[in-house]
Amino acid sequence: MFSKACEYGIRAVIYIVSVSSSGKKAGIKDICKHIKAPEPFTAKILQNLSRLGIVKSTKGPHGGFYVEEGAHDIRLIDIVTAIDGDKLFTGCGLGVDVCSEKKPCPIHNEFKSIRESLRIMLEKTSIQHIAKDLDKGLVFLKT
Amino acid sequence: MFSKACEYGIRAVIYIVSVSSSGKKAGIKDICKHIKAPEPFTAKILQNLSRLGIVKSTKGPHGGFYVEEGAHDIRLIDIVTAIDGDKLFTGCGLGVDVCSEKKPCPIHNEFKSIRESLRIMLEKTSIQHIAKDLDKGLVFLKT
DNA sequence: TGAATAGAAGATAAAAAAGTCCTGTAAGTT
DNA sequence: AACTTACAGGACTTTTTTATCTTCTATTCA
Repeated sequence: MFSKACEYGIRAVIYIVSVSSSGKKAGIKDICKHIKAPEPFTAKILQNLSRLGIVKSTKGPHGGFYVEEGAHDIRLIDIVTAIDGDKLFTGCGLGVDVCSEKKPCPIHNEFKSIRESLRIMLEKTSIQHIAKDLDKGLVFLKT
Repeated sequence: MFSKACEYGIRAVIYIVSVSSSGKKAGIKDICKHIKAPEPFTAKILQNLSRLGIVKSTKGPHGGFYVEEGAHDIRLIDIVTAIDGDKLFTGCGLGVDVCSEKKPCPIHNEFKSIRESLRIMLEKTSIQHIAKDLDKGLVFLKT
């Protein structure tokens, strides 16, 4: 469904938000240990998200990645579109290049409803909310 | 969502079923022209589907791919699982390796419902039915 | 100011997916 | 039987994705 990069990105941001809630920053090593992801690859992904302003970062001792207290909620869809783009919500399910309402591919309508519910789910899901569940031990990012 | 191989595979089988309904066979060249797909690559995919018995094939003049008249319906899910496997329905949305009901990943339940509707849709959709829509000009496989 | 820390950036490498090519083999045609 | 057609199968190439390595720059703290 999502690319590896996107999976790592989502997991990393969840962890960063969780750490940020106690006013701390998360270093790349620490992040990758907690989400079980390859370090240099995840660093690249976070550099990207940092450049886009989805997370913040500072260098130097006690530096790392963080989100500002009181910043507006990060939605799952923000991360997904930042990393994987919007082809999951806009592209044709069968890869037919002219697929549209007027010239639908054979599964156009069936797919549309599923993609729509996916999009709505990703728009509704807040990373801040997930991070709270993580802190409560209700959900898990690794073994 | 699906791999390119899967997209070509689905489109090819739809076309094959459509041609088969008039008792004819579809050659690989003819198929690829009608579904706008790369020929050798699509040939590989159909070899696979042929080996699995999802479509039939014969060599020689007037040979090609076909499905037998009166054969049971080919469901979309048969093709998808044959080519892409079942990771789309079983794997964790965030790639968390221990994701389960007891140790759910942060979007486990949200994802489950979407994957479930996807699975149901793919199970309900019959290629024979789609092929009829194609014949009627209701849906399209290329420009 | 200088040493240590930690992210940024660019080049590079490995693996997987997508796509091609060539030779073989089966089936129909004459 | 010889010839032609068209799928089968294996080797190979290209592209994309995933992952790593090295150097550079900014920040903190003594």
